[in-house]
Amino acid sequence: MKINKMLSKRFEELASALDFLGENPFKVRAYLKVSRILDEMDEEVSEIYKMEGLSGLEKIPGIGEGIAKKIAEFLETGTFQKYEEVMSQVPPDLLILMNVPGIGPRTLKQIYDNFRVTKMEDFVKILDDPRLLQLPGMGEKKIENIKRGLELYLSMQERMPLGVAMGIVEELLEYMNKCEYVKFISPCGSYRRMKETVGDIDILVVGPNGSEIIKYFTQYPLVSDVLASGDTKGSVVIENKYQVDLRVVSEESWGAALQYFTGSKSHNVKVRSIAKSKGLKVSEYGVFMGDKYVAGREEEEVYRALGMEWIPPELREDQGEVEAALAGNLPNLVEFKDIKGDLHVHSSYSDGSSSLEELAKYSISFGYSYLGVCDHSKSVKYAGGLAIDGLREKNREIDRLNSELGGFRLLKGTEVDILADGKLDYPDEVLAELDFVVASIHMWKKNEDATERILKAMESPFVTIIGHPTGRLIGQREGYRVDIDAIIEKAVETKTFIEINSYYERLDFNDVNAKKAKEKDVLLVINTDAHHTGQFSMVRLGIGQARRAWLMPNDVINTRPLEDLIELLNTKRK
DNA sequence: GCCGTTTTCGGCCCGACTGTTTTCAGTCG
Repeated sequence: MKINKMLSKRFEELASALDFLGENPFKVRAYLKVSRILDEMDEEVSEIYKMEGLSGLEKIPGIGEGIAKKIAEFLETGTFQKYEEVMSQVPPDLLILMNVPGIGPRTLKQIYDNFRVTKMEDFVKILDDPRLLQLPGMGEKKIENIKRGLELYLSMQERMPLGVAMGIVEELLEYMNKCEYVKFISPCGSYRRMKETVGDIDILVVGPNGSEIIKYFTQYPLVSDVLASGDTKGSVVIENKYQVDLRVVSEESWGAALQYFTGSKSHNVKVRSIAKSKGLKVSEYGVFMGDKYVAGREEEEVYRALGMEWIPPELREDQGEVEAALAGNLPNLVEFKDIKGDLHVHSSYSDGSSSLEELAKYSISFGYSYLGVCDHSKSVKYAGGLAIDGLREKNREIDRLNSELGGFRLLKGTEVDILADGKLDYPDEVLAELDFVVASIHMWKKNEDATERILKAMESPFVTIIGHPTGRLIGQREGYRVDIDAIIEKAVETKTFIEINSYYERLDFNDVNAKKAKEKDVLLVINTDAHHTGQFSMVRLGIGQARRAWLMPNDVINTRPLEDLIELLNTKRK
């Protein structure tokens, strides 16, 4: 694990433990903030410390003298005193219990002080102990709540991939739109920001009859548990796994609430501090000067009231977007209408289920002017990889279809495997017959560092695009090890493009890596890796990651019209 | 513990929901 992540974890644990021990909540929050900063930082603190020492660390906003010293101590000795000292006072199982919904630091402390439980199983037993009811503030319902929270905690451990959330949201919105009281509705939260995983789903509604809307919401057929149901807020669990929160606000608060519930938390903190410096107050009800309502009907209005441009949700991570909005310097992010075609889909020639003709016709109806068909190469047996004859047969069908398709163009491609020694799975003369080549890795040894393999492949003049460069599957496997900076550097040197794979389990390159690539002027391509036409719409997930990476249309090659694209695809071969 | 156009002390986002209370504490987002 990277040092930043290790430190981030330590500070998070420290915060939980201090919270449990009743330390000043602001101190707890300071540690939590640092934990988050470390988790999201690109640069390694060890490098900063090596180059600039303590003062370098203190330059990072959120890190002051105290925490800088703790980080330095950790870098020198592998741990820090404060952490050891505090952790020794809190049983590890109790820290886990703090993450259970319905159990907070106070409740846990009270139970611990009275019953001295230190183990998870003892805690579960105590929940059935009648003596628990004697404690102040403890009632039957509260205990039921904790039990339910424990169950939920066990079934909702993981965040869902964005693509899974998208399916849930779309179906739920369809249901909610049938409610006669719903006037406007929008998802917010990390879903709206297109974060690659979503913890729970937040939905915002405007409508005249809050309690009826919430009631309708809790009656959604897929609801397995109702956690809260009031006049303005409802909270349910869907299919025993996914938490969905819905809030109802008035029309004049719609924009402010959308802004507020979209987050991120750090973005909102920044926005609110700007508001404060201007003598304004921002809440989910609007922007206020004293008690006077200044703005809030539309999101644009909220940002404008604070002297900012409207900030696209994907940028709201406190990564410089507030400063850019204040200066009027926000990027014009790439959007779906810019995308002219997909350069990585599979057909029924390998493991896809749509024919070339179906793919072409669907592409046209999807608004595309070209489509790159990339079936697997011969070594990928489990995915029906094409032998050379099969590939040539497919090429002939593409030629035939192209003569019938008018202005639309099918491009001959392949997803050629990068073999264990970095060689490609087809010889050069076969690759030369194609319009372009996506090269990717599907087979690797456990713990293998695949950097050299990929770098070697990139040196081939025929490798146009590196496909799903890290091999990770969200929530399932980490992928092979790879030095991202080296890949980016090689992409610059060899003029190779890098894929943002939109497949819902992949999202690979992710937002952070794509941003790094952009900073080195590497061009990217947003592909879906679709295996049938129903998966074309996943492109929205990839566009979301691209937007989170601050990419503009010019940073992405498949925003180019066909002729320009073909010229780009040929740059390396020349 | 951090931070500063309210600058070395005294704030730190703030409101809804729930359950237990009889005016509020705890938890959550």
